[in-house]
Amino acid sequence: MADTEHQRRELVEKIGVINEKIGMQPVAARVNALLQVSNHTMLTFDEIREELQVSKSSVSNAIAILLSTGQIEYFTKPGDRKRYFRSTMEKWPRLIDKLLEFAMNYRDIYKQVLAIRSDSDPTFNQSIKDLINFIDYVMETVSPMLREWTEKRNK
Amino acid sequence: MADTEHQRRELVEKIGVINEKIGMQPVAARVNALLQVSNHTMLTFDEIREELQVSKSSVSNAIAILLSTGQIEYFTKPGDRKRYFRSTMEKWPRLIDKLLEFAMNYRDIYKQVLAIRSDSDPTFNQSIKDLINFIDYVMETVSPMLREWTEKRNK
DNA sequence: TTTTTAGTTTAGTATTTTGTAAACTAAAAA
DNA sequence: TTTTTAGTTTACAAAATACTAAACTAAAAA
Repeated sequence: MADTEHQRRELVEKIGVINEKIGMQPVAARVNALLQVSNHTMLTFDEIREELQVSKSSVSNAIAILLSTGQIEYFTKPGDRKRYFRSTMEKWPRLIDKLLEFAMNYRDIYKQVLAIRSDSDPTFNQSIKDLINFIDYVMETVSPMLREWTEKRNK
Repeated sequence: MADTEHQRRELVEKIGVINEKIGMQPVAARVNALLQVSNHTMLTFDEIREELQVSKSSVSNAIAILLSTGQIEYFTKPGDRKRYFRSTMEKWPRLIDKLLEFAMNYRDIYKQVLAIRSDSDPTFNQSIKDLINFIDYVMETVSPMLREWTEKRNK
C-alpha cells in the first residue's frame, strides 16, 4: 500500500477529465476531484496548490468558481488565517436536480420544435413526441425518488 | 404566420446553444439543430450552408462529425449527385443510452474513490455510497423503461 | 508600526478552438 | 475529352481559454 498516493493522483486525473467533459475548467475540475479523493477532507489553498502543482492564480480562480457554483465550501479555525476547503459532495442531490432541470429545458425546446414543424413528416414528429413523453416519464419517476432520498438523509 | 421563418431561426440558435453545452462544436450544433427544426426533413449541403451562412469547409467538417457520431445520415437520389442529409432524431434512445453509460462511468469512478478513501470522514463516505446507490437505482428503473420504449417502436 | 500571511488582481503569453478562402479531387455530365 | 458539380483538404487567421509571474491588498501578528 505504499503507492496508494500514486493511485490517488491517477484518480484525481480521471475525475478531472470527466469533470472537464461536463464543462468544468481544467484546474477547477482537478481541485474538485482532489477534494473528493483526499483523505484530508479539508485542504488549504497551499495544500491544493502544492498537490496540483499549479500557480496561485489558478487555484484562486478555480476556488472562486467552485465556491460560486456551490461545489465546495470552506471553514475557518479560530486563530488561523487560512481557509479550509471542502467538497460539498454530500449535496449531490442538488447536482441531480440541475441535471433534471437541464432535461426539462430539452423537453421544452422540443415542444417548441413540435409546434413549429409542419406535418410533412409524421414519423419524425412522432419520435419527437416520444422523446418528450419519455422525459416526462423519467421526471415523474426520478424526481420523487430524489426527494425521498433527500428527506431520508435530512432526518 | 409570415415570420415563422424567423422563429425557426431562433429555435435553431437555441438548440445550437444547448447542443454546445453538451460539448458539440458550434457549427455542428447548428447543423444538427437545423435538421431537427426544418420542415424539409432532408437538406443538401448547399441548403445547409446557405441557411447557416457559413463556409463550405465548416459545413463539410460539421457533417463529418455528425455522420461519425450517428446524429445525422444521408440519402442519395438516382441521377442526382447531391447527398440529402437528415437528422436521426428517431434514434434518440441511443442518445439516452450514451447518457446512461456516462452515469455508469461516474458510478464506477466513485466506487474507486470509496475504495481509496480512509474512514476518516464516515459521513462523507456514506454520501458517496448514497450517490452510487442512487445511480444504480436510476439505472434499474430507466434502463428497462428505455428498452420497452424501443421495442414498442420497433414492432 | 512594520512585517507576514493568505490570498486576489493584473498584464501578458501559450495553447486550443473555430472558422475561412482557396486549392484540390473524384465522379458525372456534356 | 473537357467541364461541371459536390464536396474535401490545406494553410492560415482570429478569437477564446487557460495559465503564469509578479504586483498588489487587507487583516493579523510581531
